Amino acid sequence: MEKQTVTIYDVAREAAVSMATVSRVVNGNPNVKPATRKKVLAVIERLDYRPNAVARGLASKRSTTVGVIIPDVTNIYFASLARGIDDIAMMYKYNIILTNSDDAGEQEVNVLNTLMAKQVDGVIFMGNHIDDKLRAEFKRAKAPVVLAGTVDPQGDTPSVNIDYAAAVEESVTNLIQRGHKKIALALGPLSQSINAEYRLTGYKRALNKAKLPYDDKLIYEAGYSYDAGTKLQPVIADSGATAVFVGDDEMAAGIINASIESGVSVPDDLEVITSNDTIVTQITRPAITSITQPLYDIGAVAMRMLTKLMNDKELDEKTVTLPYGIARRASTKSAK
Amino acid sequence: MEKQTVTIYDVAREAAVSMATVSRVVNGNPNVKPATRKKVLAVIERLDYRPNAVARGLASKRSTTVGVIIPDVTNIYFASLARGIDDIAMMYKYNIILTNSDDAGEQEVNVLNTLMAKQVDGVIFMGNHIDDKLRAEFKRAKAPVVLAGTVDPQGDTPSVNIDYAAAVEESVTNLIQRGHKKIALALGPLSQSINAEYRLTGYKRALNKAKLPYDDKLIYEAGYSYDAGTKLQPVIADSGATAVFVGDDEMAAGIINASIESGVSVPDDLEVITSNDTIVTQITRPAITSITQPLYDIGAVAMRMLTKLMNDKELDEKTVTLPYGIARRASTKSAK
DNA sequence: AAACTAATTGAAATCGCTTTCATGAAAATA
DNA sequence: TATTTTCATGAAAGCGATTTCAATTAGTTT
Repeated sequence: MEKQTVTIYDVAREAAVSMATVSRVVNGNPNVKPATRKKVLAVIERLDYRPNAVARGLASKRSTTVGVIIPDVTNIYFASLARGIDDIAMMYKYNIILTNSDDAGEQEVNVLNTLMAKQVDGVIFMGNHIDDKLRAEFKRAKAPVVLAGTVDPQGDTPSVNIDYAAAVEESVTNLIQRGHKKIALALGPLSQSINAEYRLTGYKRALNKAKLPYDDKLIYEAGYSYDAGTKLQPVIADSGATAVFVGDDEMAAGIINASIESGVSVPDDLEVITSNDTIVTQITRPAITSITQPLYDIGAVAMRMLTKLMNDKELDEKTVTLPYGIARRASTKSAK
Repeated sequence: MEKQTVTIYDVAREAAVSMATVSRVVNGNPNVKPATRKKVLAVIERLDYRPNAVARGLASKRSTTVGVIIPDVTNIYFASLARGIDDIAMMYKYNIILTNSDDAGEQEVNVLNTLMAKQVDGVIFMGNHIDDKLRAEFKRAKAPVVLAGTVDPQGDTPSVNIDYAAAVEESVTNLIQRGHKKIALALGPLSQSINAEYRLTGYKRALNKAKLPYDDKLIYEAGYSYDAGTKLQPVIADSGATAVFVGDDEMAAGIINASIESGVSVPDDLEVITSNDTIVTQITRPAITSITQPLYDIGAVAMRMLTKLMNDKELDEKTVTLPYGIARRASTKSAK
C-alpha cells in the first residue's frame, strides 16, 4: 500500500487555479493576489502538500544541494570543518551530500563525478593533497568548487585556509628561541603538499632564520593517527631531538603518551607542538601546545564563498587566509 | 558561457538508436544486442555522457540517496557510526545526505521533512531521544527509517543497538564486586530515554542485585562534553562516591583530568568506567575502562537493513542487538 | 467613458530520463 | 515451409515541478 503523494496538480485542481499559480505561491513569487495566495495556502495545508525537490531540481536546474568531499568523517579536524559547512549550508537552505574519500585520489575523482551526476550546485572539497587529475576534474565540473582547509599550490580553485607555513615557522621559531637545536618534524605523508610544501617550508624558514642546520634525518613521515604517534616516539627519542613539531593532534597525543611511558618527560626532555587544536590537545597530560585554527570558520567561510559562486557572484578574494594563533599549553615550557 | 550538457537524447541521435535503447545500456538491461550496446557505449564515451541523476530520480521515483540525521558530526561516537553507514551506502551505490540536528526535536522534524522532500529512498536516524512528534513523522514518511545507535522504547522503528542496560549493569556490577558502595552515575540529560530508561535501569539493576541502596543524589545530569566533565568532577568528589559510571567518553575524560588535578587519584580514589570506547579512552592517563561497542558495525548493519527495506524485502529481525564488551584499562583496578 | 498601463493568471513547453507497449526481425518448433 | 516464441528496438507517455508568453482583469489617467 504505497503512500499517496500529493502533487502540485492536485493542489491546483482543488484550489481551482493553475499549476503556475501554485508554483508561484510555493516559491514566494510576489505576483499573486493575496486572496489567491491565501486560498492556495489553505489547500496546501489541507492536502499536506510538499513540493517534490527532485522534480523541482529537474525543472529549475538547481538542486539546492552541495557536495562535500571529506577524507574521513571520524577525523575530528575535518569533521569540525564539516560542521561549519553544514551550518552555513542550512542557513542558505542547501543540503549536503557528504562522502568520504579516504584521501585516495581515485576515490576522490569518482566521488566528484557521482556528485556532479546528482546535479549538485557546488562542491566543497577537503583533503590533504590535490593532484593533476583532480585539478582537471575541478575545471571540468560545471558546478563551482571551493577548497576548505585544503591547499592547492598549483591551482586557482578558491580556497579557505590559514597560513600553514607561517604558523609552523612561528611555532618552530618559538622552540628555537627556547634554545632547541635539534627539532624534529613529524608529519603525514610527504607526498601531500600540505606537508611537503607548507609545513616543511615553514620549518625550514625558521631554521634558516636562526642559521640552524637542516637535517632531513629529523623529518618523520607517519600516519595521521594515535598509533602512528606511539610508534614514532621511540624513533624520535633516538634522534636526540629535544622538541618536535607534529602535524596531527592524535599523532601528537601518541607521541606524548609514549614518551611519558618510556620515561621521557614532556616538556622537560621533549617539547611538543601540534597543528590543529582539536579537543585532543586538551585531553592529554600534559595538554598540548598547538597552532589554533578557526576550524568551524574555515568551513563556514568556504560555504559562504560557495553560495556566492553558485549565484554567479564575484568573489572578493579567491584565496582566503584566516588568522591562526598559538595556544600555549603544558607540552612546551614558558617562553624565555 | 554555460558548460554544455550532453543528454541521453544526444547519445541516441549520434548512435542512431532510440533513447530507450540508450537507457537500457546505461542501466545494464540485458535486452540489448551486443553490437548495439557497443555502438552506444562508444558514443557515450565519445560525447562523455553522464546520466543526470535528478532526471533519473524523477522518472524512476528512486533517488539512490539516503538521508542521515546525526546530532553532530563532530561527535566522535556518532561520526563513527556515520562512517559505517557511508561505507555500506557506497557499496550499494547510495549517496548520503547528512544533516546535523543538534539533538533538538524541532530541528529533527524539519530535517526529516526536507529529506523527504528531496525524495530520499530511506533515512537513518541517530539521536539520543525520540519523542512522539518524531515517531509520528517516521510513520508518516513514505521512505523507510532505521535507527542507528539510537533507542526508541515505544516505537517499532527498526534499529541497531547494543544492550545498553545490560552493559551498564555489567560495568556497575564489576565496580560493586570490587567493593564499591557509593557509585556515581554521570549521564547526559535524563529527558533522553537512552539515559533515563536504559543506563539508569542497568545501574539500578546492578544495585538491586547486590542489595545496595539506590540514592538519587549519586545521579548526575550533565552535557556530553569535556568541559561538562571537568565541572562535574568536584561535585562527584564531594558526594563521597568512590567510583563513577559515565555516559560519554569526553565527559569521562574531563572527570579524570579534573580529578587528578585536584589530587583525587584515579583509580585509587575514584574508579571510572565510560560508555563508548572512542579514541578518547586511550588518550587520557590513566586510560579509561569502557564498554566497547562495534560503532562502525552499528552504522553498517543499520545501512544494510535500510537497503533491504528500500527494496521491499522483509527484515529478519527488526531490532538488532549487537554484542558489547568491556575494555579494562587503567581507570579501574583489576578485578578481585 | 475611452484608452492605456500594471497586476494576475493560465496554457503549454520543458527539464532528462524511465518504462510500458507495440512491432518487426530473428530463432525455434512443428 | 508455416507458425510460434523470443529478442531487440522505438514511440510515446509520463515523473512533478518551473518558466515563458500570451491573455485576461483590474486600476489609472485623461
